[in-house]
Amino acid sequence: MTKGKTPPAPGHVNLRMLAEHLGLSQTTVSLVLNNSPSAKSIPQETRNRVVEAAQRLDYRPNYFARSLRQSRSMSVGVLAPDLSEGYFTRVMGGVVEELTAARYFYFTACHDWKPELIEKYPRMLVERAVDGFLLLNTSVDELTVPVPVVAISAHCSAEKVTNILLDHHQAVQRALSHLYHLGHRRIAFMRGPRAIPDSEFRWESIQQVAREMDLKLDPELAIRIDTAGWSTKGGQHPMAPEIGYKPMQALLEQTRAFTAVFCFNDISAIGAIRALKDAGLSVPGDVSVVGFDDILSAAYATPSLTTVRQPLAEMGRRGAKVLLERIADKKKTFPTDIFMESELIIRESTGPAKHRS
Amino acid sequence: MTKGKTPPAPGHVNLRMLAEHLGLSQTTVSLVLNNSPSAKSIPQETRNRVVEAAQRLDYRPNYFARSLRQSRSMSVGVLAPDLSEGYFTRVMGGVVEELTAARYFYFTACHDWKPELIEKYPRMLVERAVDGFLLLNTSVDELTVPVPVVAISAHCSAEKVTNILLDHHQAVQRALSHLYHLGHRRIAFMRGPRAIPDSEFRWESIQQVAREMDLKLDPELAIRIDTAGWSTKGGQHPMAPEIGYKPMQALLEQTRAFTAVFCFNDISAIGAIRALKDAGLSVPGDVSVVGFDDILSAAYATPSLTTVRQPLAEMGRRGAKVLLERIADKKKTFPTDIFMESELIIRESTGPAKHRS
DNA sequence: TGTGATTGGAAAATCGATGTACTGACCGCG
DNA sequence: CGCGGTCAGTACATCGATTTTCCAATCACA
Repeated sequence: MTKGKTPPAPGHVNLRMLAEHLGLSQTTVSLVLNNSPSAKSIPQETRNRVVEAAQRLDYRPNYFARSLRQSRSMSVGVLAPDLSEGYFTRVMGGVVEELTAARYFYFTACHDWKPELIEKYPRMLVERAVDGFLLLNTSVDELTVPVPVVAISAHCSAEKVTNILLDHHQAVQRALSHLYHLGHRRIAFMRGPRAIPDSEFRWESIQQVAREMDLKLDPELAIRIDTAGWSTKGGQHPMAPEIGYKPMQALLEQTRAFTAVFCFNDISAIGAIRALKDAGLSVPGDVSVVGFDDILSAAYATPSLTTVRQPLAEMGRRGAKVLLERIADKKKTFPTDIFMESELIIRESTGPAKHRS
Repeated sequence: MTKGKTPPAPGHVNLRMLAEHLGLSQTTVSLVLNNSPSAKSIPQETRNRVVEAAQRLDYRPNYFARSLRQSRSMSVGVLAPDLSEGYFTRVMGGVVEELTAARYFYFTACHDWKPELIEKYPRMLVERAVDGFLLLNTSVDELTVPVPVVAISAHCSAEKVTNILLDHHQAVQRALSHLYHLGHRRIAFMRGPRAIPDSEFRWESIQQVAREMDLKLDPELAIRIDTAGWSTKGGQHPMAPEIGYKPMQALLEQTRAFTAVFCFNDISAIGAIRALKDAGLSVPGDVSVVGFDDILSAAYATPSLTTVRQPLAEMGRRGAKVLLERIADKKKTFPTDIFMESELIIRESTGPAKHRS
């Protein structure tokens, strides 16, 4: 049916065939269909004929030929750690909205935190002539690509890069003062994996805010999610609740002298809650738990999760929008950093600090 | 830096430049670099020179030019309802593995269950010359695309389509006999949304297995997830636990005369558990809950979820593999349906049926 | 009756890689 | 000496759309 055997029938109508059919030159047809300014001398009647014929014969310009000529692909590359539950999904919701509106598609590449893939994928995508890059949650020291880049939740100091960042200071402040007002003074902190750029931003903000609030940070209560050696491929997913379960379990073996824990994200918070319960502690009775992100299941966890909501979709939208603008106008200057505000969602997992006996 | 202004410097080395640099013709260089059989008369020494120079000058064939010539894009289109937590993510894990190994990339298009998008996206992707389609969870009546298609968790009767399907009969049998052996006789069923192809397969299997097991299906206990009017864009996600919360809540207002519920998926099971708890019932004390899929958080829900594990990654891998084979050899015949086996994961959310007073 | 602008359109040169169909040169052999 | 056969490569025609340059009429105006 769609074999494309003989030259006269390449499975589809091309410009030459359309032009022949109309008794016009390819030039004219192309000019009309692209509404090119240099076609202003072409009378309306001819235009109509062309457009009508194109429609009737279902003419579709060949994507490769067009892209070859114009050297742009109408697609961008998205570089992300993984297709993680929670983060990727939400950000991409916003990204897709913006890209689709501009008739752009995107290639996704998951580097799984492997340095060699973080090297390789950008190159491969450049070969596919993407018009720009979107970096999710991924820091790249020196990304030498010939196209614009927007980094979401990461920081690239390179030129031609716009960073979309959460205002971590404000986010942490909201979370900690919530706990503070509930009477919590001994708070455990779960730091994110080293690979994730936000881990460091967050931790710095925590230290700073703690100073400002005159809250003591006990190093013993600072635990860290360690995903070293984990891999999506191996069946074990780096973003399973287990990432929070293990460190919390380890902490509980050391000490129970804390009344709250501020987790790196909701997934790990769910794991942490599980660990607390398994250790015979009640949430929020004995320990209050604060998550981060506000993933969809946060509201349906037991207990439902108090968490800092990142405007992930909005960050995606904004990032995609800036990227498209950068693509459209390569010389204009763009802001280096764009900060987004978070929101504290208070649910069941936090409560008044238990007066310790 | 990478401006690409003057003809002699289009930002990158192309075949002509490379050939000139070598004092050879483009033909020769191309033949050597592609290891073409018609280059067998070219001496090893010349080959070495070519390869070395290509490497040194960092020559990369232009993707569009090459694709235009060979009319294949080395990319496939993935059509999915959404980037849902749980399903999409897991399947794509397997898909990506297979595609990457074959140097393929993919475009993702989310149709959000909108019929017009299910129409439009395949066309748009065909225009982008994808070499094949992967349909996730999406039924398309008459997909008239000129390339091979593989449908995962859906059924397309069209020619040129291979379906990757879960063996629902076996899956349901495992789940129901587990409940049956625990003494459950009055079991509620949560049917999936109409839009999802699996909903119907599953329900038919349930009816059949129930007959085989001599288990009565009370129509009053068959509830349905209704996502009509929901949309990712509106901020409300069709795959939030809420989809399970609401129908369960509604059921509980009608009757409590059941000791177990078999949910359509884990997300809705988590919502259902929440509804049961909110109604003062304990899980699994009063009601046992069985989910479906085994998403990552299933093990960390409270209580952890007994569920039917779909081999989602494996289904993705298998689907991608078949698609690539179909692309490579368009004339060979391929199986129409491939069935995959599930596994019952028993956790805390199921227990012995309570002897009803 | 030129002169110059406008109208309506076409020829041909890209974009860059691929690969078929050739062309010389040289060698061996009868 | 002449014929076929390797060797080592090259010229050139694709793939299909875009776009610059050009051309021939026609019309307005002086």
